[in-house]
Order: sequence, then C-alpha cells, then structure tokens
Amino acid sequence: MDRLTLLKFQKDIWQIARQIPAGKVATYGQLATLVKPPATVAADTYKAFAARWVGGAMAACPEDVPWQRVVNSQGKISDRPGSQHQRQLLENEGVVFDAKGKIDLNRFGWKP
DNA sequence: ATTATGACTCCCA
DNA sequence: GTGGGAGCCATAA
Repeated sequence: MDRLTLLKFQKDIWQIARQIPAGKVATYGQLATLVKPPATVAADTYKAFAARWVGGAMAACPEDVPWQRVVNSQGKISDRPGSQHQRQLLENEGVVFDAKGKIDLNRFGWKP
C-alpha cells in the first residue's frame, strides 16, 4: 500500500463520511464496506484492517468532515483524548447515549 | 532495519 | 451481553 493509494483511500472515506446526516452515526467497518478497496489489497486483508485505516483517515480528516459521527462497531465512541467533546457534539445533534455510553445503532445508524 | 502502537473487528470464553 | 486475545497493515521513533 503506497502513499498515493492510501491518500486516495482516505479521500474516499472522507467523501462517504461527509454524507452522514446530522443525528446519525456510521461505524468504521461500515465506511470500509462503502468505499472501494484499493486493488493492491487482498480482500481478506482489507476486511481485517480497513477499519484501522478508516481510523487513520479520521485522525487526519479535514475540517468539513463530521468525524464525530463515526463510531466503532459496538456503537460506542472510541476511547481517546477528546472523546468527551465528541459525545457532546453528537448529543447536540440529537443522538442519544444509553447508561453505558452506547448508541442504539438501530435508531441512529446511518443507512446509505 | 527493528520495535511498538493504534479513533478496529471478529471470534470464543 | 461483556471481556480478552488474535489478526497482520501502516506509521512514528
């Protein structure tokens, strides 16, 4: 996976992420299935690691990407510095967290 | 060149 | 439903 391919991959991720409406969330794995896997990556490899690459893309995303609407497969916000802010942003958009800090993906999950 | 680490997911206890 | 380990890529040190 060369630098250029990775860059294009990130760009695809961001494009998808920008389509998530306010008040809805998508998972890393979901974004991974929506974008076109790079031809240089084997299918099983992609399946196993795409989510991490999505995470990397989120870490480097531009200002106009709603990164806060991307959560992990359990519907929880990934534990990291700033996650508190992320939760607040989502609550402002109407997303509801349960007592365990989890989002009901059946209600708030984004369906493209 | 080698090592450690990660905004994850799957599978099995 | 929760918790811990494996998976095996890319990046930073």
